[in-house]
Amino acid sequence: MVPIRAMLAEAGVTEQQWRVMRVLHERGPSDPASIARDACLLMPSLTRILRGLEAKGLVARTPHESDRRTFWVRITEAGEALIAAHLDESNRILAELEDRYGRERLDRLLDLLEELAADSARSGGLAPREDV
Amino acid sequence: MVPIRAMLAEAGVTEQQWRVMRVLHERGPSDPASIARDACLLMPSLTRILRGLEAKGLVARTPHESDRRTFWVRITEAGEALIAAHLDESNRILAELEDRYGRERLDRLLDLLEELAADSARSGGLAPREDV
DNA sequence: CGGGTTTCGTTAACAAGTGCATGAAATCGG
DNA sequence: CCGATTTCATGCACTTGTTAACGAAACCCG
Repeated sequence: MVPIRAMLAEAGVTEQQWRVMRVLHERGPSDPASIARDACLLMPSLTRILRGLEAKGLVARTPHESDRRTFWVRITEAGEALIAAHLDESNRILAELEDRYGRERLDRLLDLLEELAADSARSGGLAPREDV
Repeated sequence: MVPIRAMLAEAGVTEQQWRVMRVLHERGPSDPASIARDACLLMPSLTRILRGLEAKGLVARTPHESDRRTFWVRITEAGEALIAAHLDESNRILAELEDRYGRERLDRLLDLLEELAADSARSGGLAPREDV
């Protein structure tokens, strides 16, 4: 995913940080354990990644109402801005890829990958490493 | 690729080292630059990975006949043994995956991925990160 | 209630890779 | 022969995966 990685580098975010941002964008405010599950990260990694994102002001944590062991992680406005900006960029790259590789095949491929990912998650087997 | 990673850990090889081993297995004796290209690694990474593999006695270097800047990297007998052993293991894991996910879909998926990889290589776009 | 157990996030420490800049040797071309 | 180029190696900063241990909070049950 070279081009995507380059884009992220420019934005000052690592791949995993971006992964977490996307998960948060999809899920809305979440607790760390859920994020780790969805982003296929171990908690120690997530801790570090969240620390980084927080330092950049892209996410913020708000205390959980009833459970003081955990908390909510949510995207800040700056974070949403970054998402908006780079989802565009990401789509541009995807379009280019589509151009070269063919829309129809790409769709089939992504469908299959999604099925595989779903299936693997169910049985706890594979873990996705990278996505567009 | 959790199960594969576990298998490799048991064999005392990292993912990237295994990647290099596979490339060598396919290509036969090669020079570092070609390996780096095929394994999608930068030379600095490859240098270190080769150092590791050499230390484990899985690969060996033989001097190039005419160009003393470079050399040939080849798999040792121990290396081939490891490949043989874990290609079996790998196939077992693959079979399991096939079981869960369905032979036919898996074939389609791998076909598409191969096309995509070929296409990307041609235009220098994407780089594969991991494979079964 | 109260003590053991479980859950949850954090920290520390180590191994491994990445990317970049740089270095050093060998080769090539004029 | 000399400078440019090629090819691999190194050092450094940074990120991540992994494991183990920890501390706090919540839960459960006698």
